[in-house]
Amino acid sequence: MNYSEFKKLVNLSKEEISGQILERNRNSIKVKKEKKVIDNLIRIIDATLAICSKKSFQAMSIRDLSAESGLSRGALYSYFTNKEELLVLIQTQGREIAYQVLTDQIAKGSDPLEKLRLAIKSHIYLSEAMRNWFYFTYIEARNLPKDEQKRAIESELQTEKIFIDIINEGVKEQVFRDDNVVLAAAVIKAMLQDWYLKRWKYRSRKVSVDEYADFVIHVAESILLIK
Amino acid sequence: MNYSEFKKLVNLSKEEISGQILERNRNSIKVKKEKKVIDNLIRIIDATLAICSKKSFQAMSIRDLSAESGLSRGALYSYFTNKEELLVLIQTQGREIAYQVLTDQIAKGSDPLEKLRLAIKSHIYLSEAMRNWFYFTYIEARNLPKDEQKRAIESELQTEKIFIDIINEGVKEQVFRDDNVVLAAAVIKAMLQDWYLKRWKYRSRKVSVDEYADFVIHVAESILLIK
DNA sequence: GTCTATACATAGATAGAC
DNA sequence: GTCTATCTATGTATAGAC
Repeated sequence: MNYSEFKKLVNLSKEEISGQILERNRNSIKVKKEKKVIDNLIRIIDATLAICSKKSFQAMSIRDLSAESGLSRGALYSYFTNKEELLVLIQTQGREIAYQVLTDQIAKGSDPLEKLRLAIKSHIYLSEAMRNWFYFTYIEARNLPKDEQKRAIESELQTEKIFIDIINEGVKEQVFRDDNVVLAAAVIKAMLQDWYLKRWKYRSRKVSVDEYADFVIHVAESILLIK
Repeated sequence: MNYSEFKKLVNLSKEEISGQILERNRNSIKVKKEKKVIDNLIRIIDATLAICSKKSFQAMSIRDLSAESGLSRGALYSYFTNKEELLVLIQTQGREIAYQVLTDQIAKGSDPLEKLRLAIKSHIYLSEAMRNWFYFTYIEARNLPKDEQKRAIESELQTEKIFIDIINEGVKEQVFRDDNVVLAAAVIKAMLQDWYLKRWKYRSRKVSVDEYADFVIHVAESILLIK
C-alpha cells in the first residue's frame, strides 16, 4: 500500500464526517434542516482548521471565523453554544476518525509484522490526508476543559496501546525482541507525530510521505526484529 | 555521564540566565538597578513558565502574571514594553541556552559515536532540567510574530544540523551507514522532543530520564552503526 | 435560518500618586 | 521603582429584525 492507494481506500468524505458530528451533537445544534447543518458544519470546521493552522484557537476570534466561513457571528451560534464547545467538537471527532481508520486498517494484517507496517503506514497517510485536523488535535488539546483533556490523554494512550499490543503479539510469536516494548511503542509514536507537527520541514526537504513512512518502518524493524 | 552528573556539570543558575537576558534587552527594560532587574526577571519568567505549563501564553493575562509573580501590572511593564515582547524574550533566551549547552557538551567527544551519545544525552538531560522552558519554546513558537517565527525555525534546523554533521562525520570514518542521514537526524530529534512534550506519560510509567536517554541512543545506534 | 446591532466582560496598556 | 486607577480595544454572546 502506498499513499495514493490509501486515499482511494479510505473514504474520508467531509459529508460523512459532518454527519457523524451532527449525530453526536444533536442537542446543541439549533438548526433543523439536515442538509443545511451538514453544509455549514463543513464550512465552519474547514474555516477553523484553516485559521488555526496559522494562529491558535484562542487567538481566532468569532469575527475571524465569521469572515472565513461566510456565516455571520449570530448564525455561528446556531451550530455551537460557545467557542469552547466548537473546540471540543472538532477534537472529539478528530480522535474518533483516527482511531477508526487505524483499527480498520490494522485488522487487514495477518501477522504482527504486517500489522506493524500497516499501523505505521495508515497513521502517517491519514495524518497526511488530514494534516490540519491532526495538527489541531495535538496542539489545541491543552486548551480543552479539564475533563476533555483527560479524554485526549486516554486517546493518546489508546493509540499507543495499539502498537504495544502488536509488538507483544510479535514477541509471543518470536519475531520481535522482548525488550522495552513500551518504550519502543512510544518512540514509534513520536516519529509518527513528527510527520504532521513538522511537515514544513519535510516538505521543504522534498521528503515524500511514502519515503517517510518507509523510513519509520525501517527504524521500527531495526529495533524490533530478531536478527 | 548520567543525569545527576550532568546537572552538576552544567551551571544553569537563574541569575546567570537573567543576566544574559538583561544584556540582550537593555533598551526595553526601564528599571536601572541591576540587582533589581535580575531578581524580578527571574520572578517574571518563572511565573510565566509556571502559568504556561497549564494554559497557553495567550490565555495568560497580565493580571494572572501579576498575581503569580507578585509584581503589580504597572511594574511588569517596566520589564517589557508589551506582552509579545515578553514572549520573544523568553523564546530567544531558551533557544540560546539550548544551543550553547549542546555544542559545549558535544565538543567534549572525540569520535562521532561518542559525540552522538553526548548530543542525545545532553539534549534530553537539558530538557529535563529545564522542562517548562523547553515546552514553552516549542508550544508557543507559533504565537510569535512572523520574523521571530522564522528565527525559531532556523534554530530548529540548526539543532538538527548538529546531528546531521555528527552522522556525516561518522559516515566518513565508516562507523555509520550512509543512507538517509537527514531522515535519521530528523527522527532522532523527534525522539528527543517527545521527552519534554509528553513527560506526563513517561512520568506515569516511571521511565527515568537516564533510561529514556539510553533507549534513544540504542535506537540511534541500531539504525546508524555498521554491523 | 440568518442577519445586524448591541450588551457585557475582559484584556492590554498607560498615567500619575506614592 | 512600584502601586492603584482607569482608558480603550477587542472579544463573546444574545436579542430582535428580516
